[in-house]
Amino acid sequence: MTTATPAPDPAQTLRAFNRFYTRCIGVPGTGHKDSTQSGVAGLHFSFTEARVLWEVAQRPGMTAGTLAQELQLDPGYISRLLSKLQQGGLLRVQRSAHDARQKPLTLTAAGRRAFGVLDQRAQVQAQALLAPLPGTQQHELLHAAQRMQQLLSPDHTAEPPTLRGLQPGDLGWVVARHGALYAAECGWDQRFEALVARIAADYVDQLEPRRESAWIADCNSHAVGCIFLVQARHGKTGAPLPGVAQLRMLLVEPTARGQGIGKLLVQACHRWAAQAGYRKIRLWTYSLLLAARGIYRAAGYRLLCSQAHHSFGHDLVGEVWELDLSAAAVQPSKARA
Amino acid sequence: MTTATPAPDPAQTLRAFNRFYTRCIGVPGTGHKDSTQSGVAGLHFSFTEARVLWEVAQRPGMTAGTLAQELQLDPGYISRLLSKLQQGGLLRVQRSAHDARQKPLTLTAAGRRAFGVLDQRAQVQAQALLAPLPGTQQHELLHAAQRMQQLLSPDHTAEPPTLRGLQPGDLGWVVARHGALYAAECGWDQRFEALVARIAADYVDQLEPRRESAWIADCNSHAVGCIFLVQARHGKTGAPLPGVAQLRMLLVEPTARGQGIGKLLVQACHRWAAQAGYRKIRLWTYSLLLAARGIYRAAGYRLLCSQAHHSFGHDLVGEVWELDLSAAAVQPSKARA
DNA sequence: GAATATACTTGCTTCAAGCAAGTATCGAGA
DNA sequence: TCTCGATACTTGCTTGAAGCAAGTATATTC
Repeated sequence: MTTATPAPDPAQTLRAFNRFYTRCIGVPGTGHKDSTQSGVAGLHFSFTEARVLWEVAQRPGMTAGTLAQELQLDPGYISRLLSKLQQGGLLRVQRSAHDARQKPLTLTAAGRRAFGVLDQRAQVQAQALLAPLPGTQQHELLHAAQRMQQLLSPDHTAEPPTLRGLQPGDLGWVVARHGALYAAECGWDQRFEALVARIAADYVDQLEPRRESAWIADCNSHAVGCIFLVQARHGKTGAPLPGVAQLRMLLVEPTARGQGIGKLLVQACHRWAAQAGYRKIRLWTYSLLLAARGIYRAAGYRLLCSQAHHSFGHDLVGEVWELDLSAAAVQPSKARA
Repeated sequence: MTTATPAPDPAQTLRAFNRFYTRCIGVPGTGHKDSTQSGVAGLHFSFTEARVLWEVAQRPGMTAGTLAQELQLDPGYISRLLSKLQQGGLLRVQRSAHDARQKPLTLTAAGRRAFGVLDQRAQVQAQALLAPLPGTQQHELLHAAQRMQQLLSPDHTAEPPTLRGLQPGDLGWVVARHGALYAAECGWDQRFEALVARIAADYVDQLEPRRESAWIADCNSHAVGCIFLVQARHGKTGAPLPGVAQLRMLLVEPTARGQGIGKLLVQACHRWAAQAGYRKIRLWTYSLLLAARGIYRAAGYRLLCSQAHHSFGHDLVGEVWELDLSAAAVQPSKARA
């Protein structure tokens, strides 16, 4: 039942891409008898020789053993390959000072030149792939490639998020992600997205830059979270409540959760709010948003009051939380207790 | 001088991705002595044999020649390979009826089974790549892959865009793209993005589904454009103007321009507006948006009036255009004249 | 100081894959 | 119809990439 939809198998999709892409970049073993003849000195390299040159160029001082391991080739074969390159005058083989068994490898000037030619050729090939695309699409392509690389890197969670101010498109991003996520996670309808859009519009139109600000959390120049800090206003009259700030639109992408990004955003707000002279921070949330609640509670907020609502097609319980900034400053580690 | 900027060379970035990705998927010739032994009957295939099986499985009835061409291999080698597979009972070699030189190839049942095993293995490998990622990131990965594939396909402009209604996140997308594009193209500031957010919010909150609607243009399930059709209202009072509709927030992504998507969106509006009983359609635009102007003029709109403004940090000339729907229906090809 | 492990080398072998010279068949012209 | 060139595949020979295994020199350990 769950997988009976006509949606294509993800693995199939990926394999289709793999086939397509290997064709695109002309991976050897997928056609292309690349005799890789270097115009320089009539030398010609096999694909593996070129890889060896590449590796040594990247990490001079490499030893034969690591090379074999890196390229997953037989040490004997590597040995022969290296002596051939050495005889060709491309490679310098020294004797390691502290272990005479090892022989660190470096390229000679001729080797670097040969590598340069190969590198140049690869460069041209990559450019040929990009060239037919207009600039914006080139960027899209690179962006997609980098995203794939990032996702497939085993340590892609380790990259530290950074905070920045609003840039063009961010306001809409905030609206879009609120709309999409709360629709997916809570089933809230379009009216919620519209509400966020209105809050975002109000933020800009009523902005008092010295008392109000917003932050986007970026991971690899990709937005993954946001928070807004505005002056709290009276519910009916809209009159500012002096000394009281309001947190709004805290959001962290599901893919980026569990990295403390929410906490980071809230803390940035607190620091800024304290500097801007606020005494208290208030916020409005819903009882079912447990993750947000955890962040607020850990940051020292206390529940002021709650109220049942019917909004966005659901019965909800709205909550007002408040933080006393002076108290929080005195006891920053209270949450741990 | 020209490349002295610290910005990374696009081709370099792409090459880094290529190296990374070929490692990921374990392309042969990049390591991996895949002896590819099939558990079935102890047979083991070389990589090329597997490719041959794959090709024949994909296109039964293929001949040796096309195979050699497809895989870029020597016909002689292919010939030997095929007879080996035939002797292994995996391949059936017939004689073409109309040309006795050609020998169409098909897999035997055993061949299909062997192919199935190989296929299964590739499938498992692709799944292994996806498995460590949580669901949302899997989608991101596939999305990025498909985008790359689409961009690199030589005919990627040919895919027809489709229109659909609003889904969660679309409202924000409309805001974000307006904000980002007009900032980039015209230098308009945040207030424009806020204005769009407010219009979007108003659209939802005042929505009369029988008289108002919105469309998103999709290309490969990727939004590339939008348009909103609402009831026209009196500037000051906000009272509806009976029989008059208003086009709002027409946008086409720069990467998708020149494919008639704007025209498609406007036409969809016109059809829908006619059915909804509108007599006229009005819209508000700026004189410097030449592309939009072209679309409107071609669709039969006429400039009603224009007015100088200072908005979003720039001096602008706002324009009101109007289309008489009944006239347009009679003379749909008027724009050509 | 002997035994074992490491880092590389060398001899032998396999097999993927190309080249070139066949053989069978087809199509076009005398 | 027969011939000649082209096409589709086959076969013989060769190259070269790359593995296995045995060997040598150096390091490390007991």
